[in-house]
Amino acid sequence: MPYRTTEKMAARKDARRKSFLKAATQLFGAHGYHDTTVPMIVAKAHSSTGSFYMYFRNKEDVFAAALEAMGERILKVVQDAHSTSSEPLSQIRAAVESLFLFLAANPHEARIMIVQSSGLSPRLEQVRRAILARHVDELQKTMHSHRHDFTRTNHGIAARCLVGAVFESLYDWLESPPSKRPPAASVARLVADFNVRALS
Amino acid sequence: MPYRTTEKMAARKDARRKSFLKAATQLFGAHGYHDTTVPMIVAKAHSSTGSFYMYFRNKEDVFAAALEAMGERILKVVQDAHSTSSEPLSQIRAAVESLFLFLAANPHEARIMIVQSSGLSPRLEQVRRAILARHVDELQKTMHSHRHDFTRTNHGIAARCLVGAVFESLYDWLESPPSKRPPAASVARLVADFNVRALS
Amino acid sequence: MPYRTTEKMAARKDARRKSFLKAATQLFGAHGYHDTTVPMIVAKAHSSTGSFYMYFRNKEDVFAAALEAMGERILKVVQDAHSTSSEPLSQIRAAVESLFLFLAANPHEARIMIVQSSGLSPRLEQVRRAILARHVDELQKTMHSHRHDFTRTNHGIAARCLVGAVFESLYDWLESPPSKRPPAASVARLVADFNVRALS
Amino acid sequence: MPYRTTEKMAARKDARRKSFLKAATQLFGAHGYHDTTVPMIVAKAHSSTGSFYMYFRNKEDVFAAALEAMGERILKVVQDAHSTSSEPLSQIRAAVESLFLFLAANPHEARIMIVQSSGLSPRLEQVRRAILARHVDELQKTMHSHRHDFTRTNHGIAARCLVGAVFESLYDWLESPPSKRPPAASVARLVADFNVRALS
DNA sequence: GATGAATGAGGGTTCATTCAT
DNA sequence: CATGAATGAACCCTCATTCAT
Repeated sequence: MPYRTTEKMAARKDARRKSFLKAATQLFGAHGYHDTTVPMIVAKAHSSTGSFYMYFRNKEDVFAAALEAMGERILKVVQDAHSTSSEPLSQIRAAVESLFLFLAANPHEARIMIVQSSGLSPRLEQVRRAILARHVDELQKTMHSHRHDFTRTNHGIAARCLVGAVFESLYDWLESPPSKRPPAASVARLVADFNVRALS
Repeated sequence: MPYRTTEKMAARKDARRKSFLKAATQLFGAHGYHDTTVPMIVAKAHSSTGSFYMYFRNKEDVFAAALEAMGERILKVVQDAHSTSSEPLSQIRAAVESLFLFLAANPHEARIMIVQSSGLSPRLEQVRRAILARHVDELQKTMHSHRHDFTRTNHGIAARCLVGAVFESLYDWLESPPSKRPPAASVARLVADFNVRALS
Repeated sequence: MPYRTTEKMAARKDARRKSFLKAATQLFGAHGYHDTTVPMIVAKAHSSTGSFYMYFRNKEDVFAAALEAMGERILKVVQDAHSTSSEPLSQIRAAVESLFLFLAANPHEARIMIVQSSGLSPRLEQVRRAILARHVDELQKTMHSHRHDFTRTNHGIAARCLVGAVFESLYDWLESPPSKRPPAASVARLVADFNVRALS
Repeated sequence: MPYRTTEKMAARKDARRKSFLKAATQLFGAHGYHDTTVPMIVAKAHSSTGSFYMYFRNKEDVFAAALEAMGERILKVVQDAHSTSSEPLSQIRAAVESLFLFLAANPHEARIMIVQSSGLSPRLEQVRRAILARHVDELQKTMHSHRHDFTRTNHGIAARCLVGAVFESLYDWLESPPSKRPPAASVARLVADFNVRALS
């Protein structure tokens, strides 16, 4: 009699896991990897240490999961923006602007992706690389299928530069006191300008 | 037997401090801030914990000092490159290429600057900001004094994008296995191309 | 639909309990008390934590049960051997040899009895004592009823020495790499020799 | 100027280490390996956790050190007793009696040696084996050099039986309530009788 | 000035046990 | 009856920093 209610339980489990992820994302985003402790995450998720370790193998594991979740989200954002146009440069412009705006609107997630994900363990480095690689691939594909529109440059390196440009300008924007910085939308446009120019 | 504070002693002090800084730079570059311990630095510098705390207020302090030292060095590298030409775009191209090549040749320092310096304490964040700000200022000055040569864009943001592009592509290059990556010089040129194009 | 407590169910219960005991014996024998976890036992018995606690009050309880079960078995082995002869020294020789051989053939059980059962909780210590006491009693009875055949020694202490001699030599044999140790049968004989000599 | 007073400091260090060892021995002897915690040892030694880990790599390490120290002591006791006679059987009798009496007088150490040292980590098992091996070797040497005095038996196994007999009878004696047990000296003699008889 | 032994708060993690389903 | 998710106390251990020598 292997008990019933598997649906309900599965839903609960999923909810619990998500609640840990959410708490972890906020804390990692706000304090960084090393200054966020498992007890802090547990407290914010209104759960217990033991429970935490049922859902994640260890602290590194939550971070990786948060990073991956966020990777999925920004990939989707970028792809959606991409498909609003059929003209390659417009596609890239839209993608860059959306990425910037999305991250500006979700600063915790942004900080995890941009500031916290480097220099940690090899495994986390690997997760970061995988996320970036997907963006770089997308870009390369776009550039390659319209290759006459683009400078004859190494597309891989160009893509990497673009990502760096977006992240660094976003980082600067996030660090600036909200009262003194221009609206995200206008910065996003300028950043898109920069990159589109570099590619054409 | 009251000593006089001889020059010799002052020189010794300075040498000791430098030896700490060198050890710290290598270790921070190789293992990151959190995985480098004060005992590790002390051992590599052939000194003692007590001595360490005579030269630096705490661990954060060495990191800041190492970061600043490195900031000075790359600023000098960039300025030297800058002055080899009088034509603004050539200046910027030279600066970007030199920066890339210098950091590629000094991976420990590069890693400190690029990967390790974000997401730590506010104070370190501040040091990083200060270093970048000087580069951004230089760039802005160049662009401003030849403003008819440049796109009518926000020079601050362009400069930030440029820095991000250099760092991210360098990061990628540093992470790639040495056997599989193109020579630093050719990547440096492509990165310079990207940024020069973006600015013109 | 009120169930009746059928025989089938009772049999099931018993089977389940035995399956826990078997799993526990193997694991305790292989890893020791502290390095065996309840989840491990539960997994090996293809059951669940909750079920486990229906059959045993706690972890110590399974260990005690396993120890007792094993105590019964070796007592039987020893008694059977004992009854193959009517001559006291032969009885004891047979008992020692059988005990050695039985434990050598069941190393998990042997390890539980010999290595794991001391130094744990008072209760487990008590169970071990009870098992040994029965062997000691048997021996004492044999010696007493043929008291003219034995040295005028304290039979209790002699019995204890005998048990210690068997266990320690067995322990040594179990720890030796199987490829380098003599066959169990020949060691068993030597051990029996030693003890028989000591008693005559 | 690599500071003076190295002697005084070294003495202090040694004293501190010994104090940890003493505390650990008592606690391990009284509660066993697993139920003794590092905080307990630290408290009993009037020191601090950090200090503890300056002298021992980990908990297993203190246990091994305590075991080894005790191994040295009992070896010395046995050797001293051994040398009080030149006749092999008397030597062995003296050795067994002294060993029993020494351990009976130092119950904490005895318990570590007898009850606690098995079934723990491979490393500790190894230490225990090494200690026993030295005793077994001594015995074997004695028996071998007077081989005509001894039964034609495997001396290695006989030695192991002897050790087992001593330990198990001692264990039983230690467990018995002090008010109900015979004096150590008389038990020691009976145990010696048993073993000497077994060897002659 | 220089040393390194000493400190102890606080980290990540495990696991016996319970109880809602 | 059976299940396994949830709990949280308690473990071992690290390391930045201090201070007697």
